[in-house]
Amino acid sequence: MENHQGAVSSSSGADLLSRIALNDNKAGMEGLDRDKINKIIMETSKGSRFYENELKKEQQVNQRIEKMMEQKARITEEQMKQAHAEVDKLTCELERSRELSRVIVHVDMDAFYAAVEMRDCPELKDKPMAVGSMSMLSTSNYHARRFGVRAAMPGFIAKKLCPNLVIVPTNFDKYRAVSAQVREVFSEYDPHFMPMSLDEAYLDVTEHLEQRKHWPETMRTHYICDAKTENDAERSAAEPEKDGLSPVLFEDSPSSSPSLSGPDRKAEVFGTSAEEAVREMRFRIEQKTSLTASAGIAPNMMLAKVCSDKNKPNGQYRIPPERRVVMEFIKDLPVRKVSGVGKVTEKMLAALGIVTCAQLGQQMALLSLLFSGTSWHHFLHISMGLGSTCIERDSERKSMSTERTFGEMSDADEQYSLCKDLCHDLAQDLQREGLKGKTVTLKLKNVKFEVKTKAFTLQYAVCTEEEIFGAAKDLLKVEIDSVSPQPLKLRLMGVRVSGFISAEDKKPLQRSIMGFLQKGGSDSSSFTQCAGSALKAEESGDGASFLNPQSTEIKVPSVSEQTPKSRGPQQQSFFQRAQLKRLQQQREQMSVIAGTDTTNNSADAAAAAQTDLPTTNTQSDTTSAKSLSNTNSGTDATCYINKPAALKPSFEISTQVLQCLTCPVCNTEMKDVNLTAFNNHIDECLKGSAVDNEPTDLDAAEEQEELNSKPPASSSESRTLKSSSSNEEKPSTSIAVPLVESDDSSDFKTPFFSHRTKISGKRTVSPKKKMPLSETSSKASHTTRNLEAVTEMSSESKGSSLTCPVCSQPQSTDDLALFNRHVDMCLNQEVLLEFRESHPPVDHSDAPAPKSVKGQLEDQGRGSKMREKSKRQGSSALPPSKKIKVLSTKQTIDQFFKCSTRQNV
DNA sequence: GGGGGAAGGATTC
DNA sequence: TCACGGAATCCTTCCCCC
Repeated sequence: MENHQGAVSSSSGADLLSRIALNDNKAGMEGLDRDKINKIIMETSKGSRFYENELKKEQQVNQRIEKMMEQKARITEEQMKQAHAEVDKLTCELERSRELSRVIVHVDMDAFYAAVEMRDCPELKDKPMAVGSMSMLSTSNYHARRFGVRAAMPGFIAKKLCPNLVIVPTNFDKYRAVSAQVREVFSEYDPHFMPMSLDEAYLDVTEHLEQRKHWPETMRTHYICDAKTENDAERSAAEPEKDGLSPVLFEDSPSSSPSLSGPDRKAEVFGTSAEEAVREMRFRIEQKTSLTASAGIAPNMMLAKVCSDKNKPNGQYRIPPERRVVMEFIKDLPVRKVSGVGKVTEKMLAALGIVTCAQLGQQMALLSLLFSGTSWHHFLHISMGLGSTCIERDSERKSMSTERTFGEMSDADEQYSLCKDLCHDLAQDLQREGLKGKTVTLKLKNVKFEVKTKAFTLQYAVCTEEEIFGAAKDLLKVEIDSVSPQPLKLRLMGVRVSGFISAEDKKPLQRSIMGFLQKGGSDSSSFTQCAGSALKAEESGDGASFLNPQSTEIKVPSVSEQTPKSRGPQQQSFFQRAQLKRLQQQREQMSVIAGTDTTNNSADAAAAAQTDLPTTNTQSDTTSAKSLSNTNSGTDATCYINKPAALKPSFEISTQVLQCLTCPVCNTEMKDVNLTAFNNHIDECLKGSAVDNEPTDLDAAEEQEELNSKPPASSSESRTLKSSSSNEEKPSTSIAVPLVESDDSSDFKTPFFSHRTKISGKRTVSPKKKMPLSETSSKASHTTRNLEAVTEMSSESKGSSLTCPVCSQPQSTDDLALFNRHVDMCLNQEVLLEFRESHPPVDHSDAPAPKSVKGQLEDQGRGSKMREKSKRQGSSALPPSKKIKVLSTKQTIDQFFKCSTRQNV
């Protein structure tokens, strides 16, 4: 689509109002009487709230510029010298890696919406027309542009500029249909083309051109008319003079080139060059849709985009893959022409005397001192004519939102009702794409056009209306309360969900509690396999209480619910890969027993792993919420045993195997134990009754020694324990229970709602559930002894470069697997110590009720300035002593990561 | 000083 | 006559916390 904002000519004489004045940086708008047009725009806008707000924003930009100039004045020669050196160095590096081998094409349909409407309604052809409404236009035809009417202009202003303007309402279904036709053509030149909107796309035609070289002429011959769209008969009748060519817009269409005249004008032969291929593409688009497109051909996306605008409408431009030509092209190019440089950046650069890309390059040292690294690196790329040469395919969506503008709305009930409607719409959209996100953002625009956004990050991903509304309504309430007793006067409300789990589970995350408790997770992946928090109380109805106050059940996120689309092996989440790996291992294990060959079964395993995953719908969420799953390789499960029914088939196999397991609490190894017994043992240990199994220092030493003597691979074997057992197994009472602090437990509706808990974001500690002092100290000393045992062993080390980030003791080994295992053990001890201190044997029915967003916000003293208060949420969620403990555990992991990086784990 | 969440801004179509 | 959108992404700034 077209660029809505743009440069305001300095000759407009309206510097202060550059935000409002006409942006004529657009095809078809050259040579207009800007002063006259701007006068009309100003007269129409002046005094409105919109105008006042724009004025305010303008002043803010001016202040930014002032600050920047002050900063510039303080720059010393020495700083400039250093900056020059840095810029030169980076310039050399970038120059060395300059890529000129790709042929990137940017195709942009000309005045797309307007062109479609004119095509379908030929009487509009000779009239100034625009698509949109009285409040906003999406685009305009070239007749209208002569009056200064353009996209992103309110219809009522456009009418002032051009009283005869015909405004046609948008019809997105139609545009989508046409867009699909255009994309069919694109796909023949690059099957992986990257659509940017309905009317534009990037293509990498490098491969196509290679193949094209060998194509016979017949494959490069295309015919006019007959193969056109079904509607052409009607359209041709309406426009006989065009003889089937583009009926509405432009004279110099690709199909009206001289080669088409004469007796052979029904056929067109295209050459093998990039220009010819793109001309052919445009020709075919026109034949198929009766619409014209413009295109840019260049070695990278940034240049291709600029080029497509060069000969608009209905033209194309190519920058050949030569550095000299690129630099020549860039030299006089206004920075504002480059995608990503908007009106604010343009103005700031202009204040520094920078208008063209060449000037940008000349001032790079200065820019590096005045702008952020990201910004000036971007500037440097622009000034060198560099851009992306790799068209990113299938990039994942990061957020989804819906918003609505309306007349002034002051009634709170109405506002809540609207909020609910928005949540409903958004939930439908999310569910349609199988997305769930953890952050809910409420966007509000008041009648003064001031925009506010309020966000809340939940502990788990949501997608239902009730869940989203549960958060959004509380955010709304905070805003309503903040202006009370005055009404909150709104003109826009929007709701957004972001932080989709699919994106998150790719990141290395900290371990969950269960991760800590699993003995043996000592390979490097054990520290990176934990993903997304899992705890969730079941949702309530209608958002009245955000989360079910009674529920303390735990939700384990499924893999498929996190991934909007199916993934190839490389795109699988850790969960999927781990599960697949385990499945394969188990199959191999079983095949050894059964004497079968499983070596060719990886595809089956993959399919099984995929199909066995829980599904994306809410139903399955409930299922998984009701079972305490351990199927995520201990990554997130908060109970050691049990699994959702959906996963049963994959893991049936492992339930038959008795295993050699080690208690994560007392470190006792239990041979040939079934999992029920093992779980019971752990429960006893946690309750402190399994004193018989309490390891002595000697035990710990033996354990350590054993570890040292074991090959690293063995560690993974012991971890298969978590994928076994059956549904009848009683969920263990203790570890699975989220620990929640509450000063007023009656007020809590969910325990999993704090901002800054650090262990998988779900662990806070209840000060009200403390052990009797004696017991606490006893348990503490127990744990301390264990820790000491580990530490003692560690401290014997000499000459190792590894130091445990938990106990700070140097380790005797350089084997990273063993080192990891030691850290795991230390972490286990630490978590257990904390757990025992804070958590006596738990009665589930007694668990503090979850708390609503509002409750938390209010509790944390949010009244006037929510932002400030929201930032204290983490600190208010825990008493200092507890919080430090939890955070320190996270810190050790962070330290470990740093350490791991250094050690190339 | 760095990580990370929240809020706001810039930019695009 | 009144009257300036919707969706998405990325970046910056602020601030808390370690």
